Amino acid sequence: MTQNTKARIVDAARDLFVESGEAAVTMRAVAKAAGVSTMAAYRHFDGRDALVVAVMEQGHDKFLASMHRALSAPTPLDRLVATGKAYLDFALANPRDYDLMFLRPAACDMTGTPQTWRDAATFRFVVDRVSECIAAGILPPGDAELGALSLWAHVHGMISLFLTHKLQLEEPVFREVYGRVLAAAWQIEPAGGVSISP
Amino acid sequence: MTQNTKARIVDAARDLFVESGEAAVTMRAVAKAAGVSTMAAYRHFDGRDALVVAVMEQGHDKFLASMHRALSAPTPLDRLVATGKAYLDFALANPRDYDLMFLRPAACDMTGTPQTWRDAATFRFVVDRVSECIAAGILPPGDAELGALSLWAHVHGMISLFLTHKLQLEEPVFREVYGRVLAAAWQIEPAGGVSISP
DNA sequence: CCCCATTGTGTACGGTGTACGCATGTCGAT
DNA sequence: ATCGACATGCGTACACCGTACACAATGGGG
Repeated sequence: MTQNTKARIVDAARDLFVESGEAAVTMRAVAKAAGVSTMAAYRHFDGRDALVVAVMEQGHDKFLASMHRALSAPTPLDRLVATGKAYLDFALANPRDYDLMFLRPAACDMTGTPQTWRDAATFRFVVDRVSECIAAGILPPGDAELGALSLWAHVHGMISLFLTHKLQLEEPVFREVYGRVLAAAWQIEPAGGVSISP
Repeated sequence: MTQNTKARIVDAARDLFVESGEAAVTMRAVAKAAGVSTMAAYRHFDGRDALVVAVMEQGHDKFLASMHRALSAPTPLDRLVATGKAYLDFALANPRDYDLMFLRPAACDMTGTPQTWRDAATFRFVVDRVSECIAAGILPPGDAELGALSLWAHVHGMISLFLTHKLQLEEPVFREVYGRVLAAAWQIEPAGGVSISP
């Protein structure tokens, strides 16, 4: 049952990470939490960094799944707004994962991986939402990739400022600000039709 | 000459940080580079974290100085664009400092400090640029603080995606994308009047 | 049954942050 | 000039970290 042990190790790592931060993810602590010897972890992962990357990839999977729920909304605009809300909800519900996936520079070099931004499933998802809205005349015509990048940067910027405590806002206040900024940026009917609250 | 020793220590820390990354900033290495014993550093800083915070604060000073150069532009719009360019230039010229100042969540708790985002000199600076442009009719009327936050988030988002290698773009290409996104977002005459190139 | 690849382990080494106690100035009061 | 208080610097020691290495258990194919 090698898979089982490997999964237990990465789960233990994730638990430690989520509840105590990256510094708490030491090979010794993870191994002890997983109920194996310290060096057993090295049998499955190429060192601490590789273990952290495994946690990160698990986070990306959960993230993409969260985003996909936005597809159930009925109209292109609803889906775009739902995507923005899903992004926010994921980040606020899993701040440590978000940090690991999007804030760290060194966590993963991802050079050569198919994780190129433009090709990443998450980015394609946003491009599709934007294309949909352009096709429906909700967003002005233009390069959907550039538009998606702009959106993503905007959303990511706000969330990363909030998560790094630069904004010093309470979460409900931040949700409201986030909604107002996006409504204005997307030229969408403000408060009325677009709600970003949980 | 206590100040001298303290300054030598923080300078050594910054040098190590800039050229070799945060992991290279160890108390022993810093002390050796500064020509003092390891424990001498503890006489001046409350531990490694405090030393890193000192490096960060030094970075903020340089950052604000860079932004202020945008004031020499003649019109409100020029000053706003110059601010965006100064922000970009600083981040690209000092990626490690930018990382430390804006990407790390834990580097500094800054709870209770006057470093509240809304009060920070850097944020006030952007609010002033936006207010100027609203007053001049270049930007539509609205809450200047919210507009400044939106702008900052947008700019910060793009830069942080680039610096964390999520975009996989070469720097010149990124500069061009950055310029196009901002021109579109600010509803500013595109390519022609607004150049973001170095 | 035996062989051997896979999986798990115990030990050990160098590096890290930093607590503790001591040595060395420096400087004002006597 | 002497003394004491204080600021500054230093050496040692400890617990913890990542991880290289050699070894033990295990379990399935010849």
